[in-house]
Amino acid sequence: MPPISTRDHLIRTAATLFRQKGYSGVGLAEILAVAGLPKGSLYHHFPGGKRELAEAATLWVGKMIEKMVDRAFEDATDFQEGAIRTCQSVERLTVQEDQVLACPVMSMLQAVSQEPELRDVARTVLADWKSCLAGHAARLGMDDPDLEAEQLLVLLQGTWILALAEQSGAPFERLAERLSHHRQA
Amino acid sequence: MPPISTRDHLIRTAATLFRQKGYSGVGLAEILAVAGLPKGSLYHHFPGGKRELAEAATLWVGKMIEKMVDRAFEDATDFQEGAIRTCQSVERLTVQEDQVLACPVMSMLQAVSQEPELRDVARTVLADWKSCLAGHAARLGMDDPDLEAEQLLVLLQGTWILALAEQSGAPFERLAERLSHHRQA
Amino acid sequence: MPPISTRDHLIRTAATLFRQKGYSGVGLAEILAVAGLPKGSLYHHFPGGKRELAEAATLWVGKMIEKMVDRAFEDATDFQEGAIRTCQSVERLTVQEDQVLACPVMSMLQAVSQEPELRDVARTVLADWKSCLAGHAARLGMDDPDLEAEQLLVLLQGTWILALAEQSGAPFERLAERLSHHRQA
Amino acid sequence: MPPISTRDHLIRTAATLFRQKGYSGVGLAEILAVAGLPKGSLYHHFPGGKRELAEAATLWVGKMIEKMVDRAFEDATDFQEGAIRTCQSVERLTVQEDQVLACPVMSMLQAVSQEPELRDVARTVLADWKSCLAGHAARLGMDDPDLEAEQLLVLLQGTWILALAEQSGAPFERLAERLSHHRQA
DNA sequence: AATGAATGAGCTTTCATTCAT
DNA sequence: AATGAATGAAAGCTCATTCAT
Repeated sequence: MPPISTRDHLIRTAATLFRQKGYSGVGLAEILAVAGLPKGSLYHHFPGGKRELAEAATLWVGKMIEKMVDRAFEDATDFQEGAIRTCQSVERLTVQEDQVLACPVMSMLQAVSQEPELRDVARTVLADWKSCLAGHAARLGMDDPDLEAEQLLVLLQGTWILALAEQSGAPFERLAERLSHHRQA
Repeated sequence: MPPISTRDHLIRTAATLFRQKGYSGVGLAEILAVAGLPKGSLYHHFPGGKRELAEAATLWVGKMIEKMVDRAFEDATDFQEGAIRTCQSVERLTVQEDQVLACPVMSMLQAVSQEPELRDVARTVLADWKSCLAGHAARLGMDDPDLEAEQLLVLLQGTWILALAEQSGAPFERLAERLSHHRQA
Repeated sequence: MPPISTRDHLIRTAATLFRQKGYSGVGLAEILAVAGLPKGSLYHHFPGGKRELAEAATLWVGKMIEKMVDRAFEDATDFQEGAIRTCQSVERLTVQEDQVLACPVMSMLQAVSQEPELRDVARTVLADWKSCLAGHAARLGMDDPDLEAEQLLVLLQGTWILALAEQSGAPFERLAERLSHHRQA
Repeated sequence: MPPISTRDHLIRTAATLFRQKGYSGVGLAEILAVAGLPKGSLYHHFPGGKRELAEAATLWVGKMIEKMVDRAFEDATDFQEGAIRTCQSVERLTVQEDQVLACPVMSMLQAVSQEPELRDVARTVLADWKSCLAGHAARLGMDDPDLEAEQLLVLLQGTWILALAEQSGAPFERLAERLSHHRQA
């Protein structure tokens, strides 16, 4: 495995910081400092500057979560089981040692008024997640896969906000529990 | 009805701008310019500066939405009916002529890393909404009012994010429809 | 006489620096440092930033030179005498202790590709100078005042460039001498 | 005729850009981009960096104009005729399709405070032009060739500035006309 | 209570240059 | 000879806040 490139290093560092503080709340100086890179090294890899970096970071997290959803649904025997596992995975990925990271989509949506292109990235990531979920719903025999996908997406996003406010994974656990009751019923 | 005070004018202007652009995305100069107030006039009404203004603005929108929820549940004969009406009201309040405003709680949560006190306001508003919903759920005979309240809150918040990404009220309408089906079932 | 305002102080400092180093060759930090003003104090007086400051500085020097031309022509009995005195005045004003300052119009013209509005200021100043000279030419009985004005303007500008290259007022003195011979002829 | 070398290509591209935007107004990145050359390829041809490139570009334009002057005087029967033709040639060379290029000497003079060596190039080019003009003046029987040369140089430089401000070749045409009247008189 | 000026830290971005390959 | 990456200083500008009046 090759050592991660400067570009990837920047993307990962930025991704976390944007989720912690929002797009406008993070300065490039901070990103570079956390990444341990010198000030001038950003515009070689991201000529579009902060916006291009944010786009790359958001897409990167988006793909990461999408893979995680695929893994959660891998061995599921029905959609509800996959939904519960997804919920648990999102919690695991989101609740870090001492803080809860926001959904990257949410962070970008707040910055749209300053960088209109960021809305497209947010939309792309949401659409990818939805079609990923819809695929699993279809495969597992749900009547209306798109409806199921959107419903789960909404639940996860809403729960994410509660988790952010409470600074705890508990809302995700409560959602998982509600989904379990639903399944048994 | 007396003309609204300078203080209230500031609060309302700031509330909309923070929901449009996020806490870090709006400068005090912009708020004062939009409000048509002179540069130095903020710190008389809000000695705590930007943070205190944001707190007041968030609480003000929080209360406004809470009253709106009460009105939505006023004549409801069951919780689902109130939920559907709430959903429609949030859509009406959020989808402006040419844009969709974010939930004020979401805007504040993104700024917490810079202004830790803002998390308390976000938590307060969420708690108020939840207990308001739980009150209606209890009054309308639901088994577990708190669970119903959290569930609806999660659905609304998640839908809000989809509406923000799509820049349309359609997600709220789809949620209302899903809630209707649920009710009939 | 009141002490010069911060705004005027900035204008005078900037005017000299722009003539020394050109528009792109001077930084705002340098202007403020030379003026002894703190970094943030510029945008109150010049919300348009560097460009607005350059415009004000250019117009200020333009007016100063125009007054000087009027003084040079005040007691002149014919146009050639006024022209010679103007030439001497421009030299006196341009050749400082240890350097020759450029014509402010020339400094702005080089920056037009970056700040297109600066061309208008340059044109305005040139037009003012020309009509000022034409007025004196008409008053002193020249046949074609506009032609005389443009001819003198061209001679002064061209001489200015030679003086700049030589770092000396000698080209102005040679021009004055040529104008004298012309007069006697 | 061999294809122009990379070095010459750089010189020509830089010459035009410096005349358009001034020395400080052009970045090396822009020069290389316009020339279609890779980022690192400049310091092989010009170890002295931007300054050395500017020197070469200025000298190159200087020589080009000098040859043009020689051509203008080639078949002239008196100095005034050559002067008029020179004036027309400078106009043709300076007024491009959609813009007027500055005299390279003027562009360099504005950068002297940052790169003192550039004054020498400006002086060299001016001296070459002057002795070129003086040679023709002597050959064509003028009494004081140096005086005639400087006078014409001054007129051309001054006219150049007016043309730059007006963004038109008209000042050159008016100069040519004035020179014609002079000749007939 | 009200206000225009002032303030310096911070912002994103561009700069000319150097270096390893 | 050639080149993409790296580099940190400096660019113009905005920031939330303080102050004198």
